[in-house]
Amino acid sequence: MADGYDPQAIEAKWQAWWAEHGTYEVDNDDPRPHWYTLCMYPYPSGAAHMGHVRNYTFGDLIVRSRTMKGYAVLSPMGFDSFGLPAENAAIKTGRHPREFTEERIEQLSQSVMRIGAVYDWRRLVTSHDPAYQRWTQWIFLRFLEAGLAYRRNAPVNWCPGCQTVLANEQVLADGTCERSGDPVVKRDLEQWFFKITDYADQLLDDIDDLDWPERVKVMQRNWIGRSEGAEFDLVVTDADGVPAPGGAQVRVFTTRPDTSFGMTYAVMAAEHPLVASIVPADRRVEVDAFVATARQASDVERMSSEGSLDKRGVFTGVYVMNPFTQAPVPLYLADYVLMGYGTGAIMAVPAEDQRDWDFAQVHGLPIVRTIQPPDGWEGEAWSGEGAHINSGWMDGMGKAEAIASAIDFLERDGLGEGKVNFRLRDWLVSRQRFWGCPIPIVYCDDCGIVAVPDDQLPVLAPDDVEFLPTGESPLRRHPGFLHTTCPTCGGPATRETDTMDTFVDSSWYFLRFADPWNSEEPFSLAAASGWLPVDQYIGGVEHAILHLMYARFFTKALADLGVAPKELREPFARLFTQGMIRLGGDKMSKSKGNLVAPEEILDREGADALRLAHLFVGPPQDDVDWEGVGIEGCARFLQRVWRLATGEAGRPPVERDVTADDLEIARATHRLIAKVDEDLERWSYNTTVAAFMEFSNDLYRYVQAPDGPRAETLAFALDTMLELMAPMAPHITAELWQRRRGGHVHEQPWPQADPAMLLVDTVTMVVQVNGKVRDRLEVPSSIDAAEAECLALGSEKVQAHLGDNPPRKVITRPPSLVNIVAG
RNA sequence: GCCCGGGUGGCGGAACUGGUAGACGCAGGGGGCUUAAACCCCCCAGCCCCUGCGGGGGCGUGUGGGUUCGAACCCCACCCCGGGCACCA
Repeated sequence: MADGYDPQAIEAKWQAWWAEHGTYEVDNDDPRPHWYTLCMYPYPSGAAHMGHVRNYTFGDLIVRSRTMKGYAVLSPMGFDSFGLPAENAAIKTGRHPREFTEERIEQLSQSVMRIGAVYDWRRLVTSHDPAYQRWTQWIFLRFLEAGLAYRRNAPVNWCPGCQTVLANEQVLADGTCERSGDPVVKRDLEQWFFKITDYADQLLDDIDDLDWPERVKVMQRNWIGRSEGAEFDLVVTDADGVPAPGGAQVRVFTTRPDTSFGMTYAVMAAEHPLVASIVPADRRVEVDAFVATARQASDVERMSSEGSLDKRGVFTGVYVMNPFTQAPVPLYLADYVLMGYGTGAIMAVPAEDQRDWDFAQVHGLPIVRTIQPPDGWEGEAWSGEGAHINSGWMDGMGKAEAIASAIDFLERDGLGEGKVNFRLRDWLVSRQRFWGCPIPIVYCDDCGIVAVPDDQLPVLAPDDVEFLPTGESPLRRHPGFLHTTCPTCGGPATRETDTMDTFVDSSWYFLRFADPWNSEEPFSLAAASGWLPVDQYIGGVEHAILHLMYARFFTKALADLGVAPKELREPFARLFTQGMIRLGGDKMSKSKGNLVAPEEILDREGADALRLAHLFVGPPQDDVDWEGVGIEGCARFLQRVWRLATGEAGRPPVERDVTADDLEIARATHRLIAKVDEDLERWSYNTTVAAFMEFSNDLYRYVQAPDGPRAETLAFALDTMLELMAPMAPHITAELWQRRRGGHVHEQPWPQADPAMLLVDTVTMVVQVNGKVRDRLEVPSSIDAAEAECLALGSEKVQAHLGDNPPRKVITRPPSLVNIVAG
């Protein structure tokens, strides 16, 4: 008697075999067509959780199936190993973050191997590896040379909880820190920025050609937030329109220059630099008071009033000339105008902008419609289409024509010009943290900002530092690190003590994977050209904006700098974003304490069953609730496969000529090949697993039939099923293949369906009367319309339903359907 | 508020381009195996009604309309759930 299915034994055996034989190691000069599959490299958080399992199950399936289809598949693994949790742990325990991190890398590596996912481990990349830091810093210096990295004093988002600066992206809509939940405050600091805005247009335009989920593309477009309009100067005047001494002007941005005749006031942000110089003495006290409140108001307060904004503001005491009407209008400060967008000042057109309308109501300002609202419009501001009124020469024009005409006017008179604005801001990369890649810069009293020379890279953080919850990086308190000599003049200098945002590390790791051994450059052009762009990138939808945007920016910038291949405009040709794991409706997470540990299932049902369960539970892009996961059903299914393939189920195979039943099994086998091929291509893994289950159910009936199975037919069916299942359930299929055939199932060529075997002789034809199914007839699949109609009308059930009503019309769709329309 | 998704049995889901709604699995029911239980094997199974027990009929994909010979699928309005953005001029 054959021994039973023992997942623990065979999974350990095959995982060891793949590791020892370097089965999924691939060289850059591999002659097979190249294919690069990548799962977003994980933050090393310890043993894998269900989200990891799901991610790597999808990735591994692609690696293995692409390999069987004849590709050289690059499947690397790495770790996003810098970051706050390790440093916070260090502050708590005093353990060095490296020790903490490397322990967790080991744990996560082990659990990834335990689910049977295979990688070219030789190419391992970790962010904190000095070799990797060296090239991250090298890239920073190239950006600096190219003007893509710059330093400026800027109001930054400061999180009191994390004691560090946050990027705009890390501040939630309610003004709190995405990590600690503390309210974020504004502080002025010297910070390093990357000039991602230089690429705003390209980042926007190139989205169109990406094979990415539409929702991710939409999110990226919205984040970039391109808007077209005009920018122009307003001359500061007194109430009578007499220009102020000094000739001050306020520049405003608008997307609706066509409505300028309706500008009845203008607004500047409280932080606007002109506030200091243009406000007359008699308005100073009130204006200063307003500015003080506005500055102190944290984002939390500003956001807290939500829909019903109170439109706080103050009159500056001066006016600006509306160049369209040649009339002075009052200039206000208001907190609904942001210094960070456009010019920090707007022309206000209350009739066509609801926010301006609200403000005008509160402050008793006039409202002049310049667009005729549609008949019956009873709302307030009308921002839609309509003919222009009260607009001088633009009267009667439509929106597009009037915009062009208004810009024309501004440009002709030298007042302003057409202008495109973006919501996207430059990327603040400085972090006051220890556990990150140091910024390779030295400050010299004589030479100023000096780049650390390439041959002195990497700048590494010292190990002997104290981890304290202060506002400063431990690097700043380490004299040996802080004090250095200027590389240019040799005089005394201090190092930059900030480190880079960890998103910098993750913005180019996928390039390093192509050439991780390179010690002369981050990666060679040839290696990058050979593998990039990533053919299939897989990860969580939570990275839809930041990581993907930054990685796209890096790729474009590196290509333009000649570091990456010139033609490499995008890093990830195809992107797949998987759904989240929930438990009973809640997001599954450590903080909620509702984790289902993969280990328990690996110990009990095994990795193949767990992988299959993840694939079977539903569409990969959807969120899954672990309560709906049928691990038992998948384990049971694998048991059945085991018994079928080892001959434990049913009667022994016999030699005989092909019977009708044998032929049907052979056809079902070919249909399975076609179905699996199609489903894998469209990421429909749940239906693929269903097809395997259905097929094994057919085989079970087949081997139990009184005549027994035909040996050749059964062998073909089983071997084919093992080959097709090999990417999804790699261990059991490897073991069964070795027992049945010897050798390795994952080295077999991918099965091909015989088109002739996909044809069927007869099909079930549905007969409807008035659209309701009344009969089902077995008909030859070659039946024509006339025969189908004839058969359908001959059906007794149809006759019964027709009664005395003669058919008025017959719709035929041979061979599947006939619909009889009766009176 | 704006922009995306989505709503199908007790549950997860299937139905690919408008053509048999509910594949496959979980949970459930019946039978077999067993001294017994578990495992395993076979069968049933959307809801409601009728039945002479062969079967027959009606209803049914969030709600209400529409287009069509025919709608889970297309159109309009609405309700609910999830996600993104949010005083961006």
